[in-house]
Amino acid sequence: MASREQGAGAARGPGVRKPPRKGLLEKRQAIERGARTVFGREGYTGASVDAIAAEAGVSTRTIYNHFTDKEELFREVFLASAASVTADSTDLFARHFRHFARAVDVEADLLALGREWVGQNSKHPEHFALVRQIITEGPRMPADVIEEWQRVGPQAVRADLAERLRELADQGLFDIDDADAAARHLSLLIGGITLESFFGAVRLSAAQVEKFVASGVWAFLKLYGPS
Amino acid sequence: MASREQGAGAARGPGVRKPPRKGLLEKRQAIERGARTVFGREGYTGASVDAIAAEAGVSTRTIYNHFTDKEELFREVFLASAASVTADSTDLFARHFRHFARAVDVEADLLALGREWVGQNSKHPEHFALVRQIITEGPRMPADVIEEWQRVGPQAVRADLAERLRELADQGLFDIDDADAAARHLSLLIGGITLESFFGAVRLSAAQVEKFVASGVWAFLKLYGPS
DNA sequence: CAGAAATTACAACGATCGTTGCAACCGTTG
DNA sequence: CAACGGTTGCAACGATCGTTGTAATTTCTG
Repeated sequence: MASREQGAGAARGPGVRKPPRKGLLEKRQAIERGARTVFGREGYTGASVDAIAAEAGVSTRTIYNHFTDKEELFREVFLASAASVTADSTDLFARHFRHFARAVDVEADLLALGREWVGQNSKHPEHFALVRQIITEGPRMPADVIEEWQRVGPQAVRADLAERLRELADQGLFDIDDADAAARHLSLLIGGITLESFFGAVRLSAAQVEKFVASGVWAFLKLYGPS
Repeated sequence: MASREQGAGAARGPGVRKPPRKGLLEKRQAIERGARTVFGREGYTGASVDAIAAEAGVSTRTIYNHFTDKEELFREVFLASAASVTADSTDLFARHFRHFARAVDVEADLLALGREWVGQNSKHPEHFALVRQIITEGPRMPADVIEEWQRVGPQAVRADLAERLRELADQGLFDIDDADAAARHLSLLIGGITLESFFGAVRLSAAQVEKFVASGVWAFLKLYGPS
């Protein structure tokens, strides 16, 4: 929501609509950027509003002029971050699946895809820190936030992947009945490393990561490789 | 609620001269039980020591007589909980793999195993709430806690599963080269539902769960089924 | 430039929480 | 019985934090 309405009521006179100012919108973006950084570093409860204000180079009071709540701020930042990471993932798919279409070495292409995919975790550390927050607050989080996050985040990524796999299956590159199931399996066999590392709580060596990816690629090929 | 359990010898305190009184041990266990409940319900930061004391039917001060820290209390409770769940899992394996040995219907046996396995998540809600805490605090958690948890928890379960699979492979029931990889894949294809549900943050319908398990069993059989 | 809107620094309130000290209390033990 | 050690309730300290009010100040717009 780009709600630009001033917080405190105190309407002096009849309601007159005025177009939003120009330069002051930068403040909001600065706040969002700072919030993403500090939330990602400290977590939801760990990040104080004052710390966010300092990071954004903004007064604490200004934050409360733009957002009613700490919770609203988190929601805004988190959903935007999820959408950004989704875009990054679909872009990754688009780039790699171009190579698949040439069908020279499917296994090598899958390996390259897998390696970059697992790299996403370290590429967006702030975002996955936010996801960890969601996981922890899980049952205590408003359901609509969870739902929208799933929609713009993991579900979107999965749907995109399924579509790509469907195309390649049509080309005869894979032997896939249920593209959704195949996408889920590929997500598990590659992206499942987040479960292996418990979302970053357990540190994995590069060798372990490589072994995981290679093993996942082998499995996916055995499951859905051309017959 | 007050169960009288004569636990094993106290390996707790560093005190050499510590004739363990009778009543004291009960208090400690009451505290640990209450802590597990409240930590699981409210999370680490969300659970106040006072709330734990109330749940345990104990004075707040008494908690600090038994544990130096809130953190120490959490560590103790969390590791004990992990060990308990591990025992439950290996027991589950033992029961189900007895059926495998008869080799009448491997797929049905795998399905039964999978269904009960995913049920573990709802069977130990407090424990997985604790795991969620670890995930969130991840980088901010002392490394030795993470390591010991991995050792007595997930790694122990995985090792047990690998051993079982190895035995069945020797019987010719499965075609497995790397039992560790096979165990990891089975863990992913079945236990990976925790990733699907983001450790309980996202609610899954019974139909979704069943579909996940069935699809996982199908995949595992295709990967490692007898040739 | 004038006026309005947004920002800022500052202070303060209220709430929560981890932790400790203390004096009274009670059950077990020698 | 008397002593000892664990327990209890209470109070309090210090710290953090979310949030709001206010008055001064900056910044944009007309």
